[in-house]
Amino acid sequence: MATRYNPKETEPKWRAAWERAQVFRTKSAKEAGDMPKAYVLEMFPYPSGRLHMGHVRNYAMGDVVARFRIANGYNVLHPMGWDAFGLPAENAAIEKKAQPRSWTLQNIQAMKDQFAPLGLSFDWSKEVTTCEPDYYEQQQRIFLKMLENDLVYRRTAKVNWDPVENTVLANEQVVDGRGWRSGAVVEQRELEQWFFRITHYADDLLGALNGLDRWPDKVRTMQANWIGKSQGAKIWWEIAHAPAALSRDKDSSGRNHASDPIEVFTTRPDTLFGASFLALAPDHPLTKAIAEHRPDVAKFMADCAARGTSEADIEKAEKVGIDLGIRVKHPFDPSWEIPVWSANFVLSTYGTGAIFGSPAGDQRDIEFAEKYGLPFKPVVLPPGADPETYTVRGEAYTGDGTIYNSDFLNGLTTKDAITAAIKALLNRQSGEATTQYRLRDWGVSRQRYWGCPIPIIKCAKCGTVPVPDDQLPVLLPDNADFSEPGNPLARHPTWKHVDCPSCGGKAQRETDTMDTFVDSSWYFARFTDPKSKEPINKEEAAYWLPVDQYIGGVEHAVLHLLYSRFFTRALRDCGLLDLPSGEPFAGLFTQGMVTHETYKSETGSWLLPEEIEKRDGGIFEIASHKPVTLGPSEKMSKSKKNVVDPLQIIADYGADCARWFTLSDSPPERDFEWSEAGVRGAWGSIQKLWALAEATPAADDGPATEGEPLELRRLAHRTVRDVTAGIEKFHFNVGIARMNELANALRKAEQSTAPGMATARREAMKLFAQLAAPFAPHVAEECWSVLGGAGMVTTAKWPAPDPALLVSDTLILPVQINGKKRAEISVPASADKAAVEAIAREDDAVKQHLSGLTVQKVIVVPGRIVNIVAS
RNA sequence: GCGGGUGUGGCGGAACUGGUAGACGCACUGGAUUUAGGUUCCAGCGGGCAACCGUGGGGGUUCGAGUCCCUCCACCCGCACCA
Repeated sequence: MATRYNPKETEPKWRAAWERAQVFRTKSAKEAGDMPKAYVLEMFPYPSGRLHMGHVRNYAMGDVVARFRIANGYNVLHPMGWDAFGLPAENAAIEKKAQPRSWTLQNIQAMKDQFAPLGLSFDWSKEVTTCEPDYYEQQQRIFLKMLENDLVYRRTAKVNWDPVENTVLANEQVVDGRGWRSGAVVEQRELEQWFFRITHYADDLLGALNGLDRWPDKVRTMQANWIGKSQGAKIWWEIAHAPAALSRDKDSSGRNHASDPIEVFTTRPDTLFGASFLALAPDHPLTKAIAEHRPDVAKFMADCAARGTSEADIEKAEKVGIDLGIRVKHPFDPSWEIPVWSANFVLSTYGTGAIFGSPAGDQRDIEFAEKYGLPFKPVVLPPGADPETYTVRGEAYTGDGTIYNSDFLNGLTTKDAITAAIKALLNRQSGEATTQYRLRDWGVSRQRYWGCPIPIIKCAKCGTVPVPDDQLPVLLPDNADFSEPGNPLARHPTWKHVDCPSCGGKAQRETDTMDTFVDSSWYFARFTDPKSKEPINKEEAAYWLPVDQYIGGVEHAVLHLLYSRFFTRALRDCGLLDLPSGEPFAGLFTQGMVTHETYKSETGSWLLPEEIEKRDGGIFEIASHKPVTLGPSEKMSKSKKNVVDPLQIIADYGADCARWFTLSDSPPERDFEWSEAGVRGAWGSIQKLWALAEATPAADDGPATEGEPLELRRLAHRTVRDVTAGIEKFHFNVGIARMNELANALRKAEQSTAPGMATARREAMKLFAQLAAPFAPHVAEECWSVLGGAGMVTTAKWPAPDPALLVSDTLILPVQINGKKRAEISVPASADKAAVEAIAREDDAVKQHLSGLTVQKVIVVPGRIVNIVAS
C-alpha cells in the first residue's frame, strides 16, 4: 500500500545522516591527491536575521552545482559565511539600544538555524564572519601591506556630508540631494580619505574581461563601461592674458594659475581648428582662484554646487557658464586667442576637469556657444557635403568625415587627422597622446563604527603611522555610544588615544573604518583556510582559486565584482596570493529575482498573500470578503507585502519542494514568479517521485532488451544525458522538465506486464533518484534507500548514459512537401538516403499530396527530415 | 544619448550546429476513484467548420527560418553633460 511521503520526518533524518558521514567535508590541497577540484560559491549573505526566498533560490542553485560535482568525484569547496559589517547593525543599535556586535551575532545564529532545514551541502568548518576579529585582523594586515606597496594612499576628497548625522553618506544614501534618514540637505565637503589605487589596474581590469568567457556578456559590458577607457590627447593651452587681480603666487599644489598652461583632455584633437572656447569645471582650481576676486564667479560656483546631481536634474539643467576673463593661445596659432569660461556641464571628476569647445562637432559645445554667442566654424565635412554651402546650426555633426578649414589637417580623414594633430602637438610641446579612464580610485573611509578599523595612528610629529604588526588587530571597542549622531569611534572616551608607535608621544587612532565592500573583496580567498594565521593560506588558495562557479545577483555586477578583481591583483602583487591571472572568479552566474503578485485591498492598502483567497475567478480579502485588486508581479518586498516566508513553505511542504519549485519553470537567469499553485505542482512532483520509487518492483524479471521495457530504458538514459547537460549549462528548468517526462513514462509503465519491464523500471527509477538528488536531496535519499541503492545517493557516482541506448534502430522522420509537413515515416536507422526517399515516396499521405505534381528535387537529411520539392 | 538584453498558447517557458514549433509545468475543461476534497488517476487543451494560419510588425536568404540577414516597434536593465 502506498504511503504518503512525509518530509517532516524524512528530511531531518537524512540531514543527520549526511552530518554523521561528513559527506560535505572538504579535503585540503594535500589530502585531495589527484581528485579534481571544484570551488562552488554563492555570494555570502548579509545577516539580516531573516531568510528570504531570494536566498533559497540562490543557494539552491549553488547546491545543485556543488552536489553534482561531489557525485562526479570532485573535491568540492562549498563554504558559507556572513557579510556582517554594515549600516543595518548601527541602525538597530540606535533604535533598539543594542550593541551592533551582539545584534549581528544573534542574527547570524538565527539565520544559520533557518538555513539548516534547506539541506545545503555547506562545509560549515569553513565558515567566515567578517565582523569577527580573526577576519578583520587579517584585513588590517592586507591594508598595511597594500600601503607598503603604494596601493593605498590618503588625500582630501569631496564627500557627501550629512550635517545632522555628522557623517559621510555613500552616493546611494543621498536621495534628491538630501540624507536618506535625516532629510537634511547634503553638503559637499573636503575630507581626508583613504583610497585604494584601483586605477593602477584599470587597463588590466578592462583587458582581462576578454578572458572571462564563463561570465555573462552583460556583466563584462557593464564593467567595461564602468572602467570607461577613452583614447585621446592632453593639450596644454598657454595663458595669453590673465586678469591682473589673479594671484601670481603658487597654490598648495605648486601651480601658478596666472602663468601655468591649462591642461585639457580631448578625444577629438582633429577638431582643434574648430576651437571656440575653453571651459573649466565650476570647481576647477583655476575657477576657484578667479572666484577669490570675482563675486559673480563665486556665486556661479555656489549655484552649480547647489544644483542636484540626479539624472533628472541633469536632464533639465540648462547649460550655463561665465567668462573667467582669461585668454589662452591656440596651440597651432599663438596669435589666435581663445576665451576661457567656466561651465556647469564640465565635470571636475573626469579627465582634467577642463575641455576645449569645438561646437560644430559636439552637441554640448554647440548649445553653449550658440547661447553665449561664441563664434565657431565647422571643421569636419560629412561625406558628400559641399564645403561651399555646408553649415552647422543647432545640431552638431559628430560623425566621421574630411577635415577642412584646418590648415595642415585639411583633406585628412578624421582618423588620420587625430594622429597628425597629436604629432603636431608633440612637436610644439603643447600636448601628447593619452588614455583616460572613467574609473576612479576607490575611497574606502567611512565615518562609521560598525566596520573594520583602519590600522593607522595619526601623530602630530610623525604623521600617519601604521599600527605595528604585533599590535594587530585594532579591535573595535564594544561599548560604543549611539545616543548622539556621528561616529562613536571619534567620540569614544579612550579608544582613539594611543601612544605613537614611532616616537612614543601622544597620538590618535584613525577613527574611520573601511567600506564594507572591502570585507567582501577577499572573503572567497579566506574561505580556503579561514583559520590561517596569514591573511591567506597561499598553498590552499593556489589550489582552490579561482572560484570555479560563482553565483549571485546581478546587482553586484559592477562594484563587488570589480573590487574583488582588483583585490586579487593587489594581493598577488603584495605577495599574499599566488594567482597569476589575478582573476578570482572563472565562472559567474547571475540569477534573477524572486517575484510575487501584489494585492491591494479596497482601501488601497497592500495585502499579504495569505490575506487573500482566489475563488470563482476573482480575488477576495479573507477577513472582509471584499474584492482585491491584483497588481503586477514584482520583486518580493516588505513594503508591498508580496512576500512568502520560506520557513513557512518548508514547514508546510518540506525543503525539497521549495528547492524543486524555485529551480523549475523559469530559467535561472530570469526572474522567478512564486505562486501558490506552482508550489503545489512541485509538491505533486515530490510525491510522485516517492510514489514511483515505492511502487518499483523489488526484483528484476529478465532482460529488458525489446519493446516497451527497452523504450523505457532508452528514455531513462536520454534523461541522464539531458539532465547532466542541463546542470552543466544552468538549465535547471529543462532538467526538471526531462525528469517529469521520465516520471510520466514510469507511471505508464506501472500498467505494463511486458517481460523485462520490472528490470527496466528498477534501472530507470534508480537513475531517476540519482538525477533528482542535487535538486531534491532528501527525498532522493529516501528513494535510493527503498530501491536498495548502495550507500547514499549523495555520494553515489553520477550516472553516465549508455551510448547504445541513446540511438534507436528505427527512426520516425517527418516528410515535408514544399516545406510543409505532410507525413511521418518510420525508417531503419541504417537506411541510406535512397532507401529513406523510397520509403517516403511509398507513403500514402505523401502519394496523395504529390498527385498531379512533378517532383523536382528530394532533400534527405539523415536522421532529421525528408523534404520533397514538387510543382 | 550610449551600451546590453528580451519579445513563442490564458500564464511560466521548451526547441542542440537552420530540419516535426509549443516539451515540461501552471490554469482551465471532461471523465474515473473517493464519505469528502485544495486528493489521486485518465483524457483534452494555439487559432480556424475547413482549406489553412500561426514564434512582436514588415522585407529578404533557403528545399526548409522561432533560429541567419536588413528594417521597424514595444518593453526591461545598466551607464550617462565622460569631453
